[in-house]
Amino acid sequence: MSDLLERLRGRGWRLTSQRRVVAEVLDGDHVHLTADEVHARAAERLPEISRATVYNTLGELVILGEVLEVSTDGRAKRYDPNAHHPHQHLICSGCGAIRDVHPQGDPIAALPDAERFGFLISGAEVTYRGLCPDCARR
Amino acid sequence: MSDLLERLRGRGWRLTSQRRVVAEVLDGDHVHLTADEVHARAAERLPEISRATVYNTLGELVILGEVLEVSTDGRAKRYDPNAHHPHQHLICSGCGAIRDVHPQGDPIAALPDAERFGFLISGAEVTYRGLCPDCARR
DNA sequence: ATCCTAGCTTGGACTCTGTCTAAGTCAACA
DNA sequence: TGTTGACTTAGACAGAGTCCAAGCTAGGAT
Repeated sequence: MSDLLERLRGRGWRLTSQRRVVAEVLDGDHVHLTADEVHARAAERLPEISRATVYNTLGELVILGEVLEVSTDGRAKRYDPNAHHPHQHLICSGCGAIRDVHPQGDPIAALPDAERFGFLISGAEVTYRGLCPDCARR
Repeated sequence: MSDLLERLRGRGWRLTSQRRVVAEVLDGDHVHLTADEVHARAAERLPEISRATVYNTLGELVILGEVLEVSTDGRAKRYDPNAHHPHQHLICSGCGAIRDVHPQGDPIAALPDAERFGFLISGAEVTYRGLCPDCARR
């Protein structure tokens, strides 16, 4: 994680305690937290941190390419710190659990030129949906 | 469209003027409207229709599998009446325009067993992102 | 043809995410 | 150590969607 903080400082980031805490929260496990969850965990270490700062910091991390934003559905966006290893997501329709997955092949290559309508394509996200073992059992 | 209304009636749907109007709006062109846009168009024909009813009806159509919900990103969900022809979406990062696209191959087949974590997989959505010709020019 | 009633609709209040703003604070350079 | 512009804060605000109690109505029952 100090890697991340170093990288950010190298890019002119002012290193405040708030930003450090947010970065540390995301560095934890390989989770997919919502902004509010990040705020809650950050507040355990820095009780006076504000929601606005968490949103600002997450937005900056996304722009810097250090964190990915995952829009699961109508709910809150989730933030994925695993930004340097390309992957897709598998989401449980029952409980909302998310796992990183690595399908074979490149989805962009699967889109014929005739289907691109002149767009300059920059990326493709694949979202697999299904029931996790726990939810399937019920 | 009367097809759709017939199918719905066959499933025990009570056919009200509100539901008919919402279904007709979606049947129009092959568009991807937001709930508010559906409401606006429905209100042209049935001025007293409420937002709540539009949301209810759209939700029911989604559950019945007659309409797809497209969660683009942080914005409002869009409703896609083209539910009976499998396809994916290409979204312009600039203006939000959406096109239906048909990539080759089956994304589900691209996910190895070892990457399924015991999930019962029910579907996969692919979202291509890029700039449409208009936005790329600017 | 009319009656009944479960199911549908309504408007408005409410919730949830996320953004904005003005005022105060502070990291980092000089 | 002082300065300054970038950062943070609380709270107001906004957009999308949900919920609820009260009233209405489609369509089967009579």
